[in-house]
Amino acid sequence: MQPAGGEMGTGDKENHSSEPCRGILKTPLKQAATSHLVLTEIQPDCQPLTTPPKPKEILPADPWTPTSNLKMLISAASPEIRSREQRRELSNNANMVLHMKHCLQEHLSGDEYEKTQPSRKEKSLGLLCHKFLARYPDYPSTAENNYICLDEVAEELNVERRRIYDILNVLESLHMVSRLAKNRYAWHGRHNLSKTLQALKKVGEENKYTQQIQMVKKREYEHEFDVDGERNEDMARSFGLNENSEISFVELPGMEFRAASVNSRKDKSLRVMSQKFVMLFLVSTPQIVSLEVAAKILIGEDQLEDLDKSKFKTKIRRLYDIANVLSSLELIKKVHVTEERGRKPAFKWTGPEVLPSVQEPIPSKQQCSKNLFPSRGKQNFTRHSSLIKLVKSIENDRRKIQSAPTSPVKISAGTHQDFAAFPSEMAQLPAITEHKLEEQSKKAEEMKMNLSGSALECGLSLPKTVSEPEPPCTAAAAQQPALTQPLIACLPSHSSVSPVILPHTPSGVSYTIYLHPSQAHTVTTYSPSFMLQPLPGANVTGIKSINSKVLNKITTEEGDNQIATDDVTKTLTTTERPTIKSETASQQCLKRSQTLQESHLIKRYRKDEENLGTSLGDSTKDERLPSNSSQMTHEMDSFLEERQNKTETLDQNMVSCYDQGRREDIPEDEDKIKTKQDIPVAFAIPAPETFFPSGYLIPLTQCAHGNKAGFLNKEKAGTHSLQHTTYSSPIAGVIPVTASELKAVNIPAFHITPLNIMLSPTSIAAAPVLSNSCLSSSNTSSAPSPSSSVLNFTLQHVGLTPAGVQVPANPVLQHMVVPSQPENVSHSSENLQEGQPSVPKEPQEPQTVTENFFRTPGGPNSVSSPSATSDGTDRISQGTLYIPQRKLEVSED
DNA sequence: GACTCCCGCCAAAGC
DNA sequence: GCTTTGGCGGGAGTC
Repeated sequence: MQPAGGEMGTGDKENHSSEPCRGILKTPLKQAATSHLVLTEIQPDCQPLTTPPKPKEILPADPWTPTSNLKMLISAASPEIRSREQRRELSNNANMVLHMKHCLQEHLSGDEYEKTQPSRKEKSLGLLCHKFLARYPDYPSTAENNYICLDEVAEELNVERRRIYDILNVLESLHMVSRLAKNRYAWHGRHNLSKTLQALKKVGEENKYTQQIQMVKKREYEHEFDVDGERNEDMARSFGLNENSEISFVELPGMEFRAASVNSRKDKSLRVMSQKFVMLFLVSTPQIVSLEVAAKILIGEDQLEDLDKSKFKTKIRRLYDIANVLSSLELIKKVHVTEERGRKPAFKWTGPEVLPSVQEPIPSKQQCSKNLFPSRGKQNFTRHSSLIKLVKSIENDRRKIQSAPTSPVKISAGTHQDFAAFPSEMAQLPAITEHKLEEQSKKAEEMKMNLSGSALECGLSLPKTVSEPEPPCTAAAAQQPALTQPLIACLPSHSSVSPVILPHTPSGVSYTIYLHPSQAHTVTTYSPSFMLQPLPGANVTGIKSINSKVLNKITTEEGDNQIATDDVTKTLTTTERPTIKSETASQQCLKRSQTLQESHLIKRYRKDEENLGTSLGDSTKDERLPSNSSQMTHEMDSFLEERQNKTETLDQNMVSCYDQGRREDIPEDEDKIKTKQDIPVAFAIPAPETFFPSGYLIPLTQCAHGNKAGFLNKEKAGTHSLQHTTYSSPIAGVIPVTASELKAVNIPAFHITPLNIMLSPTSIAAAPVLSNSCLSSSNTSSAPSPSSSVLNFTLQHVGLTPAGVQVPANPVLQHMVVPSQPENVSHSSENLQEGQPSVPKEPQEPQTVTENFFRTPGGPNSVSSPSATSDGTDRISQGTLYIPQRKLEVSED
């Protein structure tokens, strides 16, 4: 047991393998010898030892007193009471245990004592974590003293400090605790958990974890993944694992790590591993991750040369450690996945469903970057050079912000030592931008007043954004990107192209109208494989890096999954690189085109403005949209007529496309699962010479949390005054349109299925004629706006929406289309599921889960989103991967 | 024999 | 130079 070299260790370290009291700490030993006695005095109810119960019988959460029922009732009535009770009981219990143990040591010896020791299982990290968690309330009040003294905890729980570190590291990864100082942590409970999970999910999506999982599984399935083979290296390289190694610890505002030590070894730290592990769950569907896959992915992210068995085993060990803690938190549950190759340990996510949030923005990439380049402390770790540029850019913007009149004084490093709740400079950014927004808001109000009689009549309203917090596309916004997806529009003050943020469907999937003028020029023939890039709003990786060429490849090379994937991943992983570098010719072309459009837009806007006799701020100017609704309506009408035939062809092509990509081994139930799920499609109608900010719709995430998109915007802001980057989103759906279709009209984004073309309520805002209605979204009005009526009429007229389906002009207020045929309307996974009783609910254990990690959707009769879950679009977006279908039997232990 | 994961060595970082 | 932190892997316990 004792390692050969561990005879003495570091002298003062654990050397108790032969001692009876091996659990007693070394460092606090001097206290340990007396502390329990002292505590015993404090706890008079700690009875002298008569019949010492086994420690295993004293579970903190279990009532063991005659009044336990009463206590339970009381605690059920009040979580606070429960927490206090738990802590008190635990404390008493721990003290009792200490005391008993001490007595045992005195009275027993050798084997006798060993027999009284808890079994290995009873000393598990999971159980220890349970005890630990029982000490603290899930939702501590700030008034409470929520400090954790490491020594005390270790002592009271009768474990080595080392084990406490394991727990704390995992809890830290979830921001349930934060380190304050040496030996001192702060307990935050689950207050930050949802935010953290959202952030993790976002980062996981950004880093294409889903794809990595698919790739690993695919390789596994093909028996091509041998632990130490060259293929692994190739594989890892092929999907950019190395690039993704730059994923660092995901922080929350105000929760940044204070100690440099935290950053020093973080690349392999349990924290980061834990976060990555959680990410895997959050991006997976089903949310079951096998240890093997997780380990391989995590190894892949470290160093390719580490892909050996020992590393693998070590990783597995660590994953067990993490999993034990996560299990104690009831975030995951151990299961076994049985497939052809045998029964494999896996874990199933049992934590809260993590949906894209509409709450405050949570920085992701910036937070990571910040962590990579802490403002203080040693930076004795190296990172990819591309990140250096990226972070420099961030720092530049940060400086700009801080030098702004409204910028807060930079917090000194010392202040960062304070309690985690103290706002960091990052955390203050919302306040900065909020201030700016207030000004914009006033202007917007003013403008709205002025426009109320005309613009609204024309179906125009101002983007909702104006009155909302932080448009992340500003420089400040880029500093404070949101992982969440607030219902705000991105209003880059520098851009006349309003990147309208669409409200999200409950599934959290937002869509981008993907307008790529360069593509419009170059893609003159319809390519079915080019048509669909489902756009999970959360997934913003590669926004700035992927180009049309890659997009094309992604979708056209379905026949060659590997190649396509390689390209995708390689490209996607370049998102860490500076934007400018990753700009493609097509993007530059787009920029020019866009600038031209914007120029037109501004001119046109100013003309309108003059007519209206209003004076608007720059920022709001740019948000304006043409008010010539009649012209637009006409144009739209004609366009839609023209488009109708096209759409029919499109549907057929889509079916064909998916059928092409489909392979054998698809389970019978697949169609059940997949049917009636609409494929979210961002529908792009290039309008090269229009005055409209055509379809540059940025999914909220891209804009709001300002990941790559935010950076890109920010970066481009310096050189390009009028633009944004949505067009370059790799996940934006693209339906190429020929030049003949280049109308001065925008078409809203659609959800398109082979059988139905669904008009996403969220995408209605994509239509410029409607997008301004966002502005008034705060003023709830259920009456359909004129634009809505026009659109509904038009769409129904051309058969794009079923009769009776009302498309709200204000997507924020009217999330849902009111369908007369609910099954045809794709809003969210939940709704889909509701409308699909045939979709099997998660079966009881043991369960058989179709491992539909990714499959080319659709079958002979079904071409639809493969997912009934919120991340279903993810899988579509990763549609270049094809995993042969397998049946997995998932059994929970 | 495989799986699980405790245990503690020992090095890095902090003080 | 001591202490704290935590990566790491041996190997014990369990299935």
